[in-house]
Amino acid sequence: MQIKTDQLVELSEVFKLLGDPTRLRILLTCLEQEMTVGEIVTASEASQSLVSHHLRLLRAARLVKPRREGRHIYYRAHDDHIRCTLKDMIEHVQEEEDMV
Amino acid sequence: MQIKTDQLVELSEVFKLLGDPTRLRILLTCLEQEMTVGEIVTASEASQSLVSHHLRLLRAARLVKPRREGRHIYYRAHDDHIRCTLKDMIEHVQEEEDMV
DNA sequence: GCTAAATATGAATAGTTGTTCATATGTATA
DNA sequence: TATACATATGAACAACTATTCATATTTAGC
Repeated sequence: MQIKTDQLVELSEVFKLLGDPTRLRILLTCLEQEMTVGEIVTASEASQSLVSHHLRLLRAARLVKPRREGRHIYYRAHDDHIRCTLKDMIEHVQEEEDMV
Repeated sequence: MQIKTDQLVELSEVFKLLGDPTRLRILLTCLEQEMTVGEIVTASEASQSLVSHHLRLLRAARLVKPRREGRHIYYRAHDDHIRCTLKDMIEHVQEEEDMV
């Protein structure tokens, strides 16, 4: 498996972002539908400030994208690749659970 | 996307492990063939001690598995799921590169 | 413009993590 | 058993990160 160093670093940065449970939960919350920040706060059970900090990191890495609508900002997973990859991995984790 | 908290934590722990470039490089080095620790040290350009520390974490998370043969210990990615998932993501990163 | 609602930002901090250095353990061969 | 080789471990530390608290910004409606 050959990969250039900068691509490897880029990839590891994405993994690092997914490597925090709170942030992962935030991403999963808006994986398949748009969600306002407030809704994400409620669903993720994290503070408003923390959610906002994490969303900024996810945004910077293009893992989510925002859409403004009046006072609300809707977030959603950035693209299909992210959606598919994460769904696959979750399914895998859940299948393993069955085997135990 | 519904997922139990402990599964989410488990998943984020895997991502966290992949989230360090040195460790990711180590894993990729033994993704498709068995490699001795020494070979991994050379290929990853990290110190013997550091490689060993990282291998321990990867082992504990069942991302790699060791096989002893005399004085050498061969490591390899633990299973096909890990191999496939990582190969897919690397291909994706490399395709994105082409588009820029 | 003023107020309330929704979201973002900055500073501060406690806890974690990657790395190094020195040393230990295990294994083969002489 | 002594020596060399291969790998693992433990302590120590600097750098980083998640979180909180307080405050700022943006927007809508009055």
